[in-house]
Amino acid sequence: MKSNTKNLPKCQDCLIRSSSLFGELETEQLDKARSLRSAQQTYEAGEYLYHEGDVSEKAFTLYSGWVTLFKNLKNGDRQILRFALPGDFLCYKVGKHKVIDHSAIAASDVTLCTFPIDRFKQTIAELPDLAFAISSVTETTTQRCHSALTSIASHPAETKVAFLLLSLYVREMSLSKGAECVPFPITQEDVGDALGLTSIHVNRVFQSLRAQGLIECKNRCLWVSNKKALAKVAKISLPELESLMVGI
Amino acid sequence: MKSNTKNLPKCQDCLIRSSSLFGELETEQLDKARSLRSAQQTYEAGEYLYHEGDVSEKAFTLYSGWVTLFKNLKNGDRQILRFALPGDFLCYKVGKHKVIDHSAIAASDVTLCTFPIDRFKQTIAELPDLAFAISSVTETTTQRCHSALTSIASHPAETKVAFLLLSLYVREMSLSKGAECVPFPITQEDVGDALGLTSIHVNRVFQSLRAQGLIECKNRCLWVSNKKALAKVAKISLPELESLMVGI
DNA sequence: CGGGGAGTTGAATGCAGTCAACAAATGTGG
DNA sequence: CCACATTTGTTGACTGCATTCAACTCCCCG
Repeated sequence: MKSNTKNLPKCQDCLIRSSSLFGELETEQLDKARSLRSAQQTYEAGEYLYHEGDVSEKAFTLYSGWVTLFKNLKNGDRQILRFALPGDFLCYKVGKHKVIDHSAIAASDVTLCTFPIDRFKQTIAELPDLAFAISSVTETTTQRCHSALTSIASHPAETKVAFLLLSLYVREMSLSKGAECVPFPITQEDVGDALGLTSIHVNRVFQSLRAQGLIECKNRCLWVSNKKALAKVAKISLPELESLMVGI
Repeated sequence: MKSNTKNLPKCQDCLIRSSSLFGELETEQLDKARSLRSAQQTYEAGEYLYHEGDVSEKAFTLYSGWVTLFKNLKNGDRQILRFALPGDFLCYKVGKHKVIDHSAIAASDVTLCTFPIDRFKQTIAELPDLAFAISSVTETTTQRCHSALTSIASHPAETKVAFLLLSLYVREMSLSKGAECVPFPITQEDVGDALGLTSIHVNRVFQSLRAQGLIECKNRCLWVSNKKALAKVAKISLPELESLMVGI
């Protein structure tokens, strides 16, 4: 991990601000909020950002790259809770019990903006809108968690895989508009760990989706030529999907 | 639904306050916070509190009874997201997109304290601690969602059912200490809808758990004589389980 | 007493897991 | 730049858990 505390890039010019916590604030409020940030950090793929059981002292806005959030299970498996994408707000915890319930690993090389959590206390007193911005971002995360839960509980593996791929594709696409494919730095085993499937079965589903011409996935990139067709397999309507992307 | 706006019981004396949103506040702060509440409402079992797609205008603290939160699926099934128990804070949503992503039905007769959401804006400006109280409660909910996700994704049905029953039992027990059984107003089909299993298979698992002497379930009540043994089947340690109960 | 919801049982089907081996891609050091 | 090691992806055969369908019982409530 490398940390940079000097000459931090300005939030005003930030390319991903509209999809991040500070995207919820008016530009004139950024002056008060930007002092929250203490550093910009980079992690290499595979590095831990934090561990399950840690006491949270810093929150992060993911600036670039993907982060995998997961819990370790008794039997040695791990359950991936979600993949964080640029704009995501991680590890904010202010309750009395600030022990983090999951771990986070950089799925690719990542850059983060870092916020010491204790600074939020005072800033929120001066800038109540920040509290609502945090609530808003949290609500989106919860909504995604609900979708994940719903998708995982529903039975056919093809549906689950299609839903996950489509969600990630749409979110990435909204960040890098115009590109014909999106970065996809995770493995089939990761997909399995996220959906409660074996990597072997994920592989078979990938092949089936590929055979149907719905996805192409190589060189750590994902192509989806026909979103509507994939949405049909994922058993979700496109408007419904978009509503998951709003807010952040 | 019946609504009572006069002579509301005092928050100071509330029996479930310690496990609710206001349990996060100091008693001297309750004076400022109590004006948030507009009414106490009762719903009969089966009544909707709100529907997926509604715009949220009121938040609720569940005072007594259980509420089922769920999403309707394309194929007519429904996915239960969680069962809300007394003390739970429901339907708070302040983001720009205030459309609720799930529906809520009273699982039993319930009593709720009702809070018009627009009142929060001003109160938080005067009482920043309220913002942290809300965050704290939200964090607990998210943590439970993570546990649910993890439990549902892990494979054997017996584990999932045991985990759900144990969680509900422990939470209810912490509310009604001393009792030898807890209210259990939901059906086996509800359990199935929560875990992504058929009611038939849930039934078989119930029988197996009963045969092992781990649970007893009749007259809308649940007995768990040996928490530790059930926790073993649920593949969770008791300390781990308790940590899910903290905060609210 | 009759009806409907909830729970129970059995048999047959099928989706996804397991095990084992191999192929392809990626990364590392000599 | 090649040789080797490791990770990731692919294939096949076999097993088993959970679903499906259908019938039946129990119990509560009007």
